[in-house]
Amino acid sequence: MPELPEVETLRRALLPLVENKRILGIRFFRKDLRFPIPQDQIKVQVINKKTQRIVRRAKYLLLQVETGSMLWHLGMSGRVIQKNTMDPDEPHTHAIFHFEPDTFLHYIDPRRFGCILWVPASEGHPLINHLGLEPLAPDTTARALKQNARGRKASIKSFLMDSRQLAGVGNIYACESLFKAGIGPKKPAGNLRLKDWEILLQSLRETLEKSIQAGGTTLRDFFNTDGKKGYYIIQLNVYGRENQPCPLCKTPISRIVQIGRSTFFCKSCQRI
DNA sequence: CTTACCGCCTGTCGGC
DNA sequence: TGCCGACAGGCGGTAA
Repeated sequence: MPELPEVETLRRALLPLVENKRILGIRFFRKDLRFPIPQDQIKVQVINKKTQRIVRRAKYLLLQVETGSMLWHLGMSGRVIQKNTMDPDEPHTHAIFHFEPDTFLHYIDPRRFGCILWVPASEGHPLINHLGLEPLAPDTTARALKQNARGRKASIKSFLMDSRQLAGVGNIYACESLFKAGIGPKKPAGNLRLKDWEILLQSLRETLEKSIQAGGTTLRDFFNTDGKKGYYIIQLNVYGRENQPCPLCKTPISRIVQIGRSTFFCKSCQRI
C-alpha cells in the first residue's frame, strides 16, 4: 500500500533510469484501471520522447515530457518494478514501459485502484489541480493550515486525510502523526491552536521523512526485487495495534472508525 | 460551501 | 483442512 514515502522512494529510484531517457516503447494489457487508460494519446505523446523530469505530487508521479506528463498512481496495491523483459511475467501486470537503453518498468496493480493518465502541460489535470498543500514543501506552514481549517467542524483526522487540504497523507501517517503530536483524532480541525498545528506539522514531517530515509536505505531491495520490501519499515506506534500497549504509557491502543476508515490512537497520550 | 458515504477491486484472514 | 464472508483502503463522485 504505497503511501507518500513509498512513492517518493520510488521516484528517487526511478530518477537515474528515466530522466533524460527516451521512451522506446509501451505495452498496455488493459483498457482501464481506476479510469480508462488513454493508450493512444499516451503513445503518441510519449514514445520516442525524452522524459525530462520525474516529479511527485501527493502520491502521484508525473513523468514529464515536452508536451505534458504521463501520470501514474499506484492506488492501494500498485508497484513499479524494473525487470529485463518487455513481456509480463507475473499476474496483474497492466503496462510495461521501455526506456533507453534497456530499462523495462512493469506497472503491476492487483486491485486496480491506480491509474495511468495523460496530463497536457497546458491544462494540467483535475486530479492534481485540486490538491492541497504538500506536507513536506517548505512553504507549507502551521499558520496556513490553521487558516485553512478555520471554522471546520470535521475531525482533525479527516482534515489530514482530505487531499484538498493536505496532499498525500494516508491513513497510516494520519494516525501516526496524531499520536506523535499527542492530538486526539476526533478533535474538530478548526479548534486546533497555532501551537497545535506547529507540533502536528512537525510530527507529520518527521514521520514521513523517517520513512523516506528508511526507504532510501533499502532502496535496492525495494526496487529491484520485491516491491513490498519498501513498505512498513518504519516503526508503527499505533496503526494496526488495537488493544496492544501504547509504546509510551502501556494503555491499550483504541480503534474507532472515522469517515469509514480505522483510526488507531492512545486515549491517554492523545489528549489535546 | 462543508461533510459523509459509496463503490471500485483482489488478497488476506478469521470463523465455522 | 477447506470454504466463505468480512475487511482493508485511496480517492473521485455524489448526495445531503
